[in-house]
Formats: sequence, structure tokens, C-alpha cells
Amino acid sequence: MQVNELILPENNAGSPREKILSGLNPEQREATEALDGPVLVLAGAGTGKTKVLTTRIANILLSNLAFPSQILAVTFTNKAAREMKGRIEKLLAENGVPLNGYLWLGTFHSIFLRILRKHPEAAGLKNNFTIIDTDDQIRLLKQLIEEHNIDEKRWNAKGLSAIIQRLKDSGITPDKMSGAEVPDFAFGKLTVLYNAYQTRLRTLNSADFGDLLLHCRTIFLASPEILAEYQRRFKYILVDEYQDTNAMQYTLLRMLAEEHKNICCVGDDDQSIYSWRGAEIANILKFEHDFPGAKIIRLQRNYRSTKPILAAASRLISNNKSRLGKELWTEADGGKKVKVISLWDDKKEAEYIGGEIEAAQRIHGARLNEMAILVRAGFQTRAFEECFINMAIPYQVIGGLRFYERQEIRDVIAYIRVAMQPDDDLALERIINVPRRGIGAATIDQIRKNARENNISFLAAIRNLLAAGEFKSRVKTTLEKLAVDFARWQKKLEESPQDTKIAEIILNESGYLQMWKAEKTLESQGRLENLAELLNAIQEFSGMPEFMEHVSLVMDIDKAADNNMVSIMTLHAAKGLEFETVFLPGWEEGLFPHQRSMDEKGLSGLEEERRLAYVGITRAKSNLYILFAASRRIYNQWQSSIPSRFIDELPGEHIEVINGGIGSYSQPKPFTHVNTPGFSANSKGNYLQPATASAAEAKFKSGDRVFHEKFGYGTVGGLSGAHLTISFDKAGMKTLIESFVKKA
DNA sequence: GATCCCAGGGTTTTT
DNA sequence: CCCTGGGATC
Repeated sequence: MQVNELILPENNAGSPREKILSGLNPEQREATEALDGPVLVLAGAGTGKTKVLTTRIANILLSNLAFPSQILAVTFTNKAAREMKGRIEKLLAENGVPLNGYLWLGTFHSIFLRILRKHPEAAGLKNNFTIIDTDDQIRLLKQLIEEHNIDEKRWNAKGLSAIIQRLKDSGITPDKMSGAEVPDFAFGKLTVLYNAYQTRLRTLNSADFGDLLLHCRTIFLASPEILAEYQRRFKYILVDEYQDTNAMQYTLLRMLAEEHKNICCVGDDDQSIYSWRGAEIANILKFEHDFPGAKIIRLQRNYRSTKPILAAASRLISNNKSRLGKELWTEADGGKKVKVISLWDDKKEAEYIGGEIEAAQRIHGARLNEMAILVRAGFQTRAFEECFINMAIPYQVIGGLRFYERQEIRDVIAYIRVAMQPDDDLALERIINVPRRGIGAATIDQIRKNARENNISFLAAIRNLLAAGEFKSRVKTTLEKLAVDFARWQKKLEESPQDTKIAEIILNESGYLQMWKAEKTLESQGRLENLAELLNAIQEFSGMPEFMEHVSLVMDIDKAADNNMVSIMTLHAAKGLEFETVFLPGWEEGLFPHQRSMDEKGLSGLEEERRLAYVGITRAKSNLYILFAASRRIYNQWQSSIPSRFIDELPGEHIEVINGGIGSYSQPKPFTHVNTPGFSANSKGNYLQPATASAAEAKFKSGDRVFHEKFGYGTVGGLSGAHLTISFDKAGMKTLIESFVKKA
């Protein structure tokens, strides 16, 4: 049945369609209703970008213009995809219309993986190909660099990996290298290495992240009938965070939109902060050219921030030359001035922020999860962690090592990968000697040599060499066991892929679990917990293949949200979020704007830093603090610094300058405002909890074994108020707040 | 083959 | 300062 022939609902005021549209402002409404032809929505921060995207999809569905399966919506992160899906479902459910069918809603990578899984042979892959992560990629490249007799010190695998990723972002395959503008690697060896890498990946029946997209383009170019199938299918295409798309993604979007040309891209050129990852703002500029007659809609009415905050953001960003031009405005009047605070050093900076947080919470009843500290670089979080532990301010650092990036988790996944796909040499190499089996570099070289000579997999080479009686007694026994084990696990997986218990079986039979159990240290304990959590997570899936697909692409797990904690994260990680109160520390030349960014990219680097500042400012709803310190400890070396040029670019009439210590010869007193009964500063100027409550004594006693997320396991020595003195097995003596430790 | 020591290097990050 | 990785040593 042709969808267009479906009867359109009446557009009266009471219809579900009219109801969902009624909550929009005129520009949002235009962006939601302009369904025919290409549309570019330039949406400033806090102007209802996600609302437009979700309402637009709901509108398409409620107007019966397409089935869910004919709508393609791409995002950059799983989080964004999840949120969008949730909001669409809610929007429809509120109007009594359930989402009926499958939307192609996901990250670029998950969408194109789905397509690639349907036609792997067209890209030279077998149907059970695996996706390798950055870790594997670097190990593989390292091998190739060595094989080509290149000095790995001078030309390291990490650098090569970055170059290849950028090439793939630009859509450059090894055969398109001539003429392309390409950086040098090892005096002209880039093409050879890139070629060798792609060949190895095919042999391993693997694809890296970039390949998921690159291969799809290859397939589309080689098989017009496959491309046509998807072109016909996707009647409506929507793209989130369009300013972050790279050349490859843009190409694919263009190819897919060719038939219906109903493509709607939503983005903000002022929030483009990922050029170093291949994103091209130029895609926004190209849009009008490549999609003639494109409608351009600007969303400039901000619903998030106060006037002074928007004024600060606008003035700052107006210093950028390359912009499409957009200015945020709000109807809301009033609002507090933006505070700009000078401090003596990074420690005082942390203490000042801690004091403000403490006061806001106590005096105004502010919630901690409505406050965030956004830093330029990861090392800045440290000062805050140390300070907040002392001050008993609950915090969480967002980012850092993710669950699936932990060593033990990767090891287990490597085992499962080999069992599922015996060609996966990288995975086998990772765990061949984990736990220790007495298989060292010499044996591995021997196996690799045999594998290459016969053009077979590692596991096949092991079997080969075993049959030929090549190994000595001990190595022979362990390898024999390994070969038999993997054959057994593989068989199990083939016979009953839905049985998720196989993971636990592998963990036990391989001796992997035993390895960590035997090592009775603080971290082995933690690792065992992670492994238990992993086994738990696997049970949630309908089968091992489903789980593995999830692991490759969805490398994050949902954290328990809504904890009342202050968030500390990088500015990059904060994009898309909003908080009542935002602290932006470290506004100093060299740190922000970051020196390296300017050294490497010159003016465009500086402008990207400025956009990053813009992103930071526009995260704040009501209160914004910008701080800079006169000296900062970097790698334990004192460095004096001067205020960031960005501070000079703020509108004077909307800021309040506070001297938080610089210039006063005596010890500055940043804490006077929180010096209230029940709290007192100790000799170091740190806070002590009120001595009345003794949560610590109620829960712990001297001699108890405890666990702390950062310091690991330890023994309680003394108790005082809410403070515990703990002797940690590895980290030594620490005094901290009871709520940060739990019983071991 | 495993362990220890020292040099080097340390923006931002998703998939 | 702290982590990683490579080379030297046991």
C-alpha cells in the first residue's frame, strides 16, 4: 500500500497532530511542519533543538506520511538516540498513538552497521564479522609498523591510527591516496601501511569503526540497486548535531537523501567543537549548495538561560569571524550577573567553588545535581576531587574509563570473540597468555609466522603446529588445552547462541576468573565485581550475538541518574546538558584557550576554543561563575598564568568582577561567607563536618575493612564525626568522609 | 618468560 | 606527579 494514499487526519485544533504542534513557537513550528524538501535548522543553544526533531518525527507519523521504518534519524551518541526515542514515544503515547513499528533511529555507526550486516560480502567481509575497537586497532598497527621496519618510537601506532581514522572520516580509501592531501608518515609509507591495514582487517574478518561507514559507501557505489533500495525506503531523514558531521557521514546522507530529498539537519555552527575528530563546519555551508532550494530556519529564542548569561555568550562568540550569524535572545527579564573571579592558585579555585556550592546548598537549598564544574582538560578535576572529599561535598566525575574499557571486561570479551569468530587473531593474541600460560613472545612469533605463511588464522596455525609436533612439552600441553577449549566453546555458541550462560562457562573453564580470585588485592576484588556485573548484564540479552553487537557499539552503560551530586566534567562532555549553576574554572591563557590548539590550528584553533567557551557558558540556566588563577600546578610544577583573552571578551555591564585572593599579600579569606555555626575551618582552611552527627560511628568501628572507589581497600583506624581515618592497602593513610566508603 | 626499572610524556572523545 | 611502555636483567 502506498502511504500517500492513507487518509490524512483532520487538522482541527483537537487533533493529536495539532496538539503536539501547539506548544511550539513560530520558528520551531515552521521547522516541524516544513516536511517537504531539504531543511536546515540552525538552532542555538537552548532553543529547543531536540523538541523540533522529536515533534517533527511525531508530525510525520501522525500525518501518515510515512511508516516508522521509512524514517531515518541519526545522532552522534547512544545517549542522544536513547533520549530522542524516549521523547518520541512519550509524545505519541500522550496522544494515544503508540509508536507502531521500527524507526531507524540511532548513531551513524549503528545505522550503517545495520546496513553493512545485510550485505557484508559486498565489502569483502563474512557475515559474522567483528568490530574492532581502538585498542585492537593500535595493536594491529603496531605489528604492521614493525613488519615494515619502521622506527616505532618516531612513528608510533597511535599517530598512525589517528591519521587513518581521519582518512576514513574524509572518505579516502587506500586506492584514493594519490593526489589527496595527506600527512606524511614514515617518509611516504602511509599508503603502504594503510593498504596493509585494510588487508589485515579483511583477513581477520573485522571492521573498525570508520569502516562501518566507509564500507557502506563502497557498497552503495558498487551496487546501485542496493543504494536505490535504501533511497526509496528513507522518505524522511533527520540529522542531529549536524555541525559535527564529517565528510564521510555527509556523503552517505547525501546519497540516501537523493530520492526523496526530505532531509532535515539540525545543528549549531557556534557549537562545533569536534573538528579535531574530523567534523567539518563546512558541511553546514555546503548544505544550501548541495540541496538547492533548502529552507533555512533559525531558532534563536532561548528558553534556558538568563539575559546576562546569554549576553556573555553572544558577546564572546561575536569575536569569531567564521560564523553564519545568529543571536540568542530571551523574553525573561532580570537574572544575576555573571561572576568573574580571580584567585591565587588552583587549590584556592577549588576551595572557592566548594564554598559557593556549600553555601548555595545550605542557604538556598540548591540541589547538587543542578550544579556542574566544567573544565578544559582532565587533569583539572583532581584539585576538585581532593577539595570536595575534604569538604564532604558529594561529587561525580563524568567521563574517564568506561565500563567496557576496563581491562578485565575487554579480556572476557576477547575470549567470547574468539569463540564466536575464530579468525579474530587480535582477540586471541590479547588473551593467549591471560591467565599466564607460559606462552611468550617467541611462541607467539612462531604462531604468527605459520599463520602468515599459510594464510590462516592464529587458532588454525596453533592446530597446525600442534599436529606437526612443533611445540615442546609445557607449551604443547597448554596450547592443546586452549585449542580444545575454544573448539568446545565455539560449538556451544553455534548450537545455542541464545544461551547466555556460555560467558560464565568460558570465564570458569579458561581459568580467567580463578586468576583474579587468586590475586587477593584491592583491585582484583574490584575486577571480580566488574566481572560479576558483566555476567549480569549479559543475562539481559536474548543471546550472545546480541550482546556482542551491543558491546561493540554501545560502549556506555546507564549510570544511576538523579544522584544528588555535583558533576565534574570536561566542556566537551557537557555539550547538550544544562545546569542551574555552572562553574567554569581555569580561564587562563594556555589552558583555555589551550596552547596546543592554537599551535596546531592557529586562528581556527582559537575559534574552536572560543566555541568551546560558548558551549560552557550556555550550559548555565541561572548562575554562572568564571574563574582564573594566577598560578597553577601542572605536573607538580608551578606555572604562573595570565587571565584568558576570553575574559576580556565578556560584556562588562553583565559581569561582576570579584577579587578572590590575587593582590592581597596576606592569606586570602575565601570562606568568610560560609563561616557559620556548625562548620569550622581547620588549620588548612578545609571544612570539617559538624561534630554532632556521628554517621561514621554508627556504621563503622576501628578495625573494619572498607572499600573506597578511588583508594581501594583499607582498614579503619580512627573515627571523628563523619570522618574516618583509614589505612589503605595501596594508597596509604587518608582521612575522609564516611559516605565515601563502604564496608568491604 | 617474567619482573623490574627508568625514561618520556601527559587536550578535548564517540563509535 | 603518575602512568605507560620498552629494554635490561634475573
